[in-house]
Amino acid sequence: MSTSPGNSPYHHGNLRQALLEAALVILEQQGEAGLGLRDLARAVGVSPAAPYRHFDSRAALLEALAVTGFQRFAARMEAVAASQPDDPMAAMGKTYVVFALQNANLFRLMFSPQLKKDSRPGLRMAADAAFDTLRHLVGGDVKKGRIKALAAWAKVHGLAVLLLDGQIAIRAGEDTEALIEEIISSL
Amino acid sequence: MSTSPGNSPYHHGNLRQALLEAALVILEQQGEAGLGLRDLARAVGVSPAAPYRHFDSRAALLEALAVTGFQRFAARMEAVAASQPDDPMAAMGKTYVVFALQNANLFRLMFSPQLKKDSRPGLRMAADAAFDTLRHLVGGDVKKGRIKALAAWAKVHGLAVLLLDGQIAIRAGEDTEALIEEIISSL
DNA sequence: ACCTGAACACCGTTCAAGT
DNA sequence: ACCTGAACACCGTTCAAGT
Repeated sequence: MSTSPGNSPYHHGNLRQALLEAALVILEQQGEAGLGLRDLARAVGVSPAAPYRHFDSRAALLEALAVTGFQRFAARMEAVAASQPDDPMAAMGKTYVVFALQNANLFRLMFSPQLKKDSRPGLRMAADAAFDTLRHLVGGDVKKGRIKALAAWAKVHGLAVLLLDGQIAIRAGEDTEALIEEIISSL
Repeated sequence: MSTSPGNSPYHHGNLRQALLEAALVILEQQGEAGLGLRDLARAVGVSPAAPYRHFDSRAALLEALAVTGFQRFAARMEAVAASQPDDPMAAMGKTYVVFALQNANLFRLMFSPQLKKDSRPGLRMAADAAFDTLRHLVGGDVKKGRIKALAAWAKVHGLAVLLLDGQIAIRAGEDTEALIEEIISSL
């Protein structure tokens, strides 16, 4: 198509970025188990060994994807907080759950047991940063606020996870978003 | 040790059971990723192909482990319910979270995205059965009860998951169980 | 500096053969 | 009926070699 320097699609310059983008697509379509390094390399049109110039291992690639996920998540949460909704907790909670449902496999990867945050400071930092907006929201009242904040966070996170797992049954003709709002605003 | 028929440890009769028991140990020690079929076979003293007489695939083995997990979980929940505690919701919630922390990798496996319950009716049934006690608890009031029940479930489940992920920071010298109780009983 | 080609160790799985 | 031994396809990863 084009051979002008600086915008030849792959093989030059931005393979790392190309890998990440292709990986995100494969991840959402096939899930983490379907994201092989060789398949990814093939999808990008590069040799099986090429990704190793940009990622130390498959785990490092997954970590980079999870970090991206936390960044996108953080951007959404900040946007909602900045929009000054009537009920900030409810609005952010809904955004939280909707993000999980819209980016199912990415969200799962962000909390995958395979990516132990204890041994991956980069992931931990990204996760902490992503939850900062949430923490600041209820963190105002420092006294009893912590317990309430943690309880609200747990409720929202648990709702997201149980919905992803298909564990909370949606009844025929039921509006999922309405159910989410009801559960979040309950108590 | 003994060659009397009916109780020779392996190679006869109960290889399936032996595999499951060894797998549970490896799972809790090494995590799901560290649970290879070949390693498992070696641990039990059997050839790499032997497990296939009892499990169709590695996924089927993991599913069987997860089912066991749900059964153990259900047993705990039923025991608490049967003990008629002052505050059933609080007692069961605490049991829920403590089970998750005490059986970390098994609990993670029970909700692993790798074991999609949509395509595994056995797993779905085991999971549904495990949550039955919980459902019956708040299912008494059918009107607005569902939303409240789901909210309580989500809070407890989210707390378990976030604690497992190390996302909820335990402060120095803080009592984890006390924190769990506080969060569960908050509103 | 970045990528290729070929190799290595390893894994899940299959299958003919043993007992 | 249950297990072994050997093989197959495949994967993550490494490394010398190319450009």
